[in-house]
Amino acid sequence: MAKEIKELTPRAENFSRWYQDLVVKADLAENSAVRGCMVIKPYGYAIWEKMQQELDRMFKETGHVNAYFPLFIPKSFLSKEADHVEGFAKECAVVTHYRLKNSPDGKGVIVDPDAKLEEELIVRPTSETIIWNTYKNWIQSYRDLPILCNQWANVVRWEMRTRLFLRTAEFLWQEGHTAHATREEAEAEAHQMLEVYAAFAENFMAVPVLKGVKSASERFAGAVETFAIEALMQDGKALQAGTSHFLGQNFAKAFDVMFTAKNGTQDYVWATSWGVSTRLMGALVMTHSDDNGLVLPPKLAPYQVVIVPIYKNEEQLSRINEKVAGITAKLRSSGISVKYDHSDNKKPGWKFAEYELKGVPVRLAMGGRDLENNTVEVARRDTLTKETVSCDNIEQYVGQLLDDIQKNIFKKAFDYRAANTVKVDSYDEFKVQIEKGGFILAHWDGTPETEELVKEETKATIRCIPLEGDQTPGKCMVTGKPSARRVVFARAY
RNA sequence: CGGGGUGUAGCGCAGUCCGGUUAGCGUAUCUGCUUUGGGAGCAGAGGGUCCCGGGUUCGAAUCCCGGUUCCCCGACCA
Repeated sequence: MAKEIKELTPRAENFSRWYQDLVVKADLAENSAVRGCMVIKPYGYAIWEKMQQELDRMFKETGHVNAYFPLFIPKSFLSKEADHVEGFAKECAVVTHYRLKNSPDGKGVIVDPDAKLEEELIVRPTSETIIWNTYKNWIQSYRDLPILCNQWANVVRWEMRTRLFLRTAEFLWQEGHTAHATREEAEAEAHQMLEVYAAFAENFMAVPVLKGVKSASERFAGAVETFAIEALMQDGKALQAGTSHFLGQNFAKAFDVMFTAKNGTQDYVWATSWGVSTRLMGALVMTHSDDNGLVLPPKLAPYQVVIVPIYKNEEQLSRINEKVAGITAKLRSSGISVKYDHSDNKKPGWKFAEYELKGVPVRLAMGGRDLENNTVEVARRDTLTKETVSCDNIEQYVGQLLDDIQKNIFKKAFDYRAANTVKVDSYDEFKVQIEKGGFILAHWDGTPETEELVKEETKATIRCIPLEGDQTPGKCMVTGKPSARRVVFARAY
């Protein structure tokens, strides 16, 4: 466990407690068939719930609705889109039987050979196929379009090597699946959702991201174009934090989904899909954590403020309780979430350290001195500084402080990324630079061969072709052939 | 599936080379007293299939044979 923690937060040494408050590897069986599943513990899940809540609101503001589709997908569905099956076939869990029976030798149970399924079921690795099989029945005319559905679900991908949060065998995510009458509308949808993801990452997670297009080799299986947001972690490696795909008419053709247009002609439906997963939790941890533990952005913290009483006896505690009740009420009425930890089985110092490990943005400490002076000690997690302020207007002070912390940790991450993004013009220079980590902006001739060569020799991949920024053409750093613009290279998770 | 490492208390580990008390340390847990403005101190207690199976030996965590787990690197990976 210690090793995994170090991987997630490379600068930290002693994180097992706080990390285990978020997630642990599932302890399922001696046999290795289930390796790579995770248990998200209550505190970790509370962070995920905050993320879900904000994302869901953003989806609804952009006109989407939630639905739910089956976990099991008939094997034949998966093979209907050629690229799609090729992309996922190697990591699918397959259900072959539907019943157990008592073992003849009296020990435990065995799979009943008589209960073999006529057609095997795949546990969804993603839901394009089962959803488009459903959409076929929902769409006849242009009046049925667009369909703008999202689903919150779990998916299974049987990865050869897993990593908590970043690549687990089973993970939680949302997947949006939309159907449109025109190419333009579908493309606009894919772009819009990329913007939603970028806004969520930057405004809520305080994680700066690059928006871009994926190269052909990194494209989603079955997509015409894949857009992604890419973030830079503290160890210099890149993390793909969310994707939005323009699927063209590929799935409509595979599942024969046609609609009648206004002018009476028949055409295939245009599609998009887009998703983010519990991988975002990994991004959050790896972007902001420091040697004292997790640092949470105030907008996603399960509680934004923790209050710790410091007392010598019961009488003093009850006076502090009374004072804190007033502060808590004021904070809550300003929309600030508060936890008052007056448990008497932990000492104040222990609590201070504990809530720093948990990343709570602001801590208030109230003791005898403060009772005398009508003050409270305010400590901020991002800078680890503290000061004593008056209890009057505490809600305004803390509200402002939470905003400052949100901005400050974004700025810190943004500055880190800026300091670790370089332009490189020669392949030799590239090979030196890639060892230092970070984003490298370099010219590329646009061919998969060059991309593959660079990956082979340096383990760096093209993270994206940015949608924004410098658009100046140049010459490929490897082949010298013309390049339309610089692309982003990095080593990635 | 190839290369390397590993398995001992809830967690983290030492001991293994060179066999020999009742298998130990840190932490966590429990009890008592004292403490409480940065992870408290002292005293005591509980907790073990030393990965599994076989072998050698008076005696095995330790040596031998076989199996196996997990981790790392590679292959794989919207």
